[in-house]
Amino acid sequence: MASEQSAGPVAGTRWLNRDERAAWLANSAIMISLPAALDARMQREAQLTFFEYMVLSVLSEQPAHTLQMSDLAARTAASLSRLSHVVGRLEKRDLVVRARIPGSGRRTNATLTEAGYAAVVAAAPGHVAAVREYLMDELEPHELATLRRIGAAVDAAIKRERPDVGSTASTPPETSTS
Amino acid sequence: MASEQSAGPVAGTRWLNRDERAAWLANSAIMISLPAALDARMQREAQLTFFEYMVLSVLSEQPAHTLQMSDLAARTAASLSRLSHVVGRLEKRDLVVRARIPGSGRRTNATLTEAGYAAVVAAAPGHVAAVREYLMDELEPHELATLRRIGAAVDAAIKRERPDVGSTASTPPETSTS
DNA sequence: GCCTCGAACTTGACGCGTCAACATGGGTGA
DNA sequence: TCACCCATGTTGACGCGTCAAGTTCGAGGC
Repeated sequence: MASEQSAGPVAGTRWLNRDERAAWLANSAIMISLPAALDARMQREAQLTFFEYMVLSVLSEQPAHTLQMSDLAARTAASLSRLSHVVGRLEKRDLVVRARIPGSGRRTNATLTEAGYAAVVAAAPGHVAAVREYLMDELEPHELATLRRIGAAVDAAIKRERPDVGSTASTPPETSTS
Repeated sequence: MASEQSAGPVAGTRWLNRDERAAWLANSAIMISLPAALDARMQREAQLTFFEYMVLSVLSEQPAHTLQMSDLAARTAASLSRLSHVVGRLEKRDLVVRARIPGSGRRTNATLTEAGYAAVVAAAPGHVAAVREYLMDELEPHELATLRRIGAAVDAAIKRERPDVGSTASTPPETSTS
């Protein structure tokens, strides 16, 4: 029908050039398929959402396996509301408990239970394997470095415009090799 | 408390090394924050989900603005079920119409309406601007190329294991500059 | 000419995330 | 010490995605 031969739906709009377009298309594999694949796998192997795993995992790295709700939200790049819902569910499954911190406002701590810790421990190897399989094993060292750069840049670009929501690529809680 | 100093929740598990860990963390910016940011922006500026925009956009690139449901599903990396729901909603908003293809099984075509085309046209510049702002403008040319490679690799790795769901990084429908 | 099978959807129930409202406890100034 | 205001969560309604069943149609045996 139309006489469009542009790369985008709208002739006349400054669209992306060939390289950008290819990169964008490839990027959507990372944006869309990767999370979906990870989620499906966690669900199958550990009855956990990817996000639930993140929550448990972050807690497991904390001293006393405990973190205040808002900090936990920041570390998992989630809204407080979402976190509250999720932690509520995890609490029903006895993987986490919440407790008000007395004498300091409305602050609340979330703490991993024994069962919760056991769940992370059980789920971790599968998670790591998936990350390796889908991503790490495919990458050359220099690609790894570039990915890191790109992620940081994206994070910065987004935060530049919406300086509210939780950090994602800042302050790696811990680091160490093997 | 615990004597863990490993980079992961489980001491003893073969976790990711420092570089991999940093890259993974950065990658989650792309996996999590980027789609969220794009979604929020499309919603604000065009009352469309990112996925709805993708659907309309793919249709707008087709001859006669028409595509069979299953093809559309493949091109948007979605399940047929999801697509059916979404197209149903878009149909209620008169942005798309569906029509059975007579004499060929249960095949159905989805076609953009005038209003649907107008909606893509209106939304496209904002979308492109967002993609540029959050991603493209941050990247050096060689990073762009690497991103493309990584995306393709991830896509391949995922499909290797789940050879069912729709393609994401294959057959760019159209390409051209300017 | 039937019977069955598979392809191509559609539908409904259910779970999760978001958004807007609400709840509650600490400050801070007057 | 009272009146606000802000920080920190929680809750409910609603929309979207997923999963498991249905629904139709065409084709292939026999």
